[in-house]
Amino acid sequence: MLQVQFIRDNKDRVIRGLEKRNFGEEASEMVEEVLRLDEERRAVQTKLDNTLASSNKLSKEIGNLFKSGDHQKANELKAQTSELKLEAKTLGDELNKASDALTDLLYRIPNIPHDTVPPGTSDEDNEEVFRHGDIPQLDDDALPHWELAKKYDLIDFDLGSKITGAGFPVYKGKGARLQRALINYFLDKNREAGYFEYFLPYFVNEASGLGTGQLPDKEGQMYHIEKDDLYVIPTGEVPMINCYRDTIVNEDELPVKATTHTPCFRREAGSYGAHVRGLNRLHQFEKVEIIQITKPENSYEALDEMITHVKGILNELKLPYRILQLCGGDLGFTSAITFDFEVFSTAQDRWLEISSVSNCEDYQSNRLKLRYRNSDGKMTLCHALNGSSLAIPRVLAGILENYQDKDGIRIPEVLVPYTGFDRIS
RNA sequence: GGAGGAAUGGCAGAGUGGUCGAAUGCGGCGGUCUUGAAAACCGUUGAGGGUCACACCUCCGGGGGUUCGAAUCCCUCUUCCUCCGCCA
Repeated sequence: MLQVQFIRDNKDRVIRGLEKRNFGEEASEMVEEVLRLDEERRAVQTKLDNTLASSNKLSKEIGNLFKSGDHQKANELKAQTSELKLEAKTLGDELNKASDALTDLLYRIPNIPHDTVPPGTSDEDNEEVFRHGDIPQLDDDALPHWELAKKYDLIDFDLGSKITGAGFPVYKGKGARLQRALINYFLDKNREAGYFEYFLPYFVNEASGLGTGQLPDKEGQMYHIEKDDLYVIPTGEVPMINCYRDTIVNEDELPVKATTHTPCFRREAGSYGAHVRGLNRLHQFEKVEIIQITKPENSYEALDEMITHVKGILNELKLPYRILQLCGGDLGFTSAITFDFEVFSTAQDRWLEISSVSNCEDYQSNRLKLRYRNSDGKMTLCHALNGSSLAIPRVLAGILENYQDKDGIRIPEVLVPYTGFDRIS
């Protein structure tokens, strides 16, 4: 969430930011309400503090009186404290009410978009900023990946439906091995680039969901295990960044660079139609994630580094891709700036999102209480960045479709050491 | 699942009703000494709220309670350790 102090100091900027996210009239209403609640909270806090101060002072006197044996005087003072206690109770309730209301509101205010974020209301308004790779000329009878998966018995969607439900595919034989190869290849690339590898829990508690911003905003998108009150992770980012919740990192540990492979579980309520066919949209899919935690002044450099890193992997895989900068309307809740990578799915004749690299600046860190002490000795919120490197199923789909020929599918050269085969036929 | 024990500052570890935001040691930072470093010695060193700055307030795993007053007593939850059972 945004820092109240920041909103106080940058009221207009916050309102403009929310307007870029198409909040309209609500933008200034929300900001005004934050300022009002904050003022209320501080006023009540001051009153409460004064009451407690009086009460503390009295208690100390009473203690001294008992010690000196003046019980009568002590009992007189005791009588006075009950009134203060009552007052403190009332003020305490008031304070909780005000600060809860403030927190609830702050949770509903998304991050402020970076100045370069283009205006817009939907993914149609995202701006292409980079494109690389040739789109292969395929035969007329080229197949979409779900047909290829069936033809070569790589992925069985029906079997997944039988044992679990739609959106839970079963990978088989060379399909399973190709997926495993991609995971290992991505992890190795990340590790070589300095990312520290984690293997993490797939369930997180409520505090973690709040920390990274899935809660309360996207509650309906996560699977929730009610009996144990645990959430099934929608991305490895959630457990990985939450390793750093309530942490003060040493300045010389920054930047933190970390990577992990996890399955991701998403309810995807409301999805339908051709866009969810095959591997395009799943309830369970594998992803390799990278994060960085940096000093504020270095986070945009880190963002560039992450983008360059993902580009490097796609170049090696020789897949045609483009990079989009997300517009205000399509930007994630916690993100200040996001670049989506899309691979061209030749047989479907459409672009598939395979990575999303974001700088959350200090929005997440504020919820997480992720700080470091800067060189002036001042406690400062870190900046947090995350990106996919990469989402497996759509890369897999891209490989199947782009690398198909008349009687099989070639395996990209860099993957052959990982798959142990160079062709599916 | 059953029986016990424990949770305190970056770490270790004292503290069983007031003078405790908390001894002591280590670590960190600053200084003295030294050509420099080490050692030794001196000083300093938790977080949040609040304030122009102070004052002041909150925090000893989380929540609730008793009391004029709680790190300390009670209830509850969580986590960790030991033993038993079960188990990949």
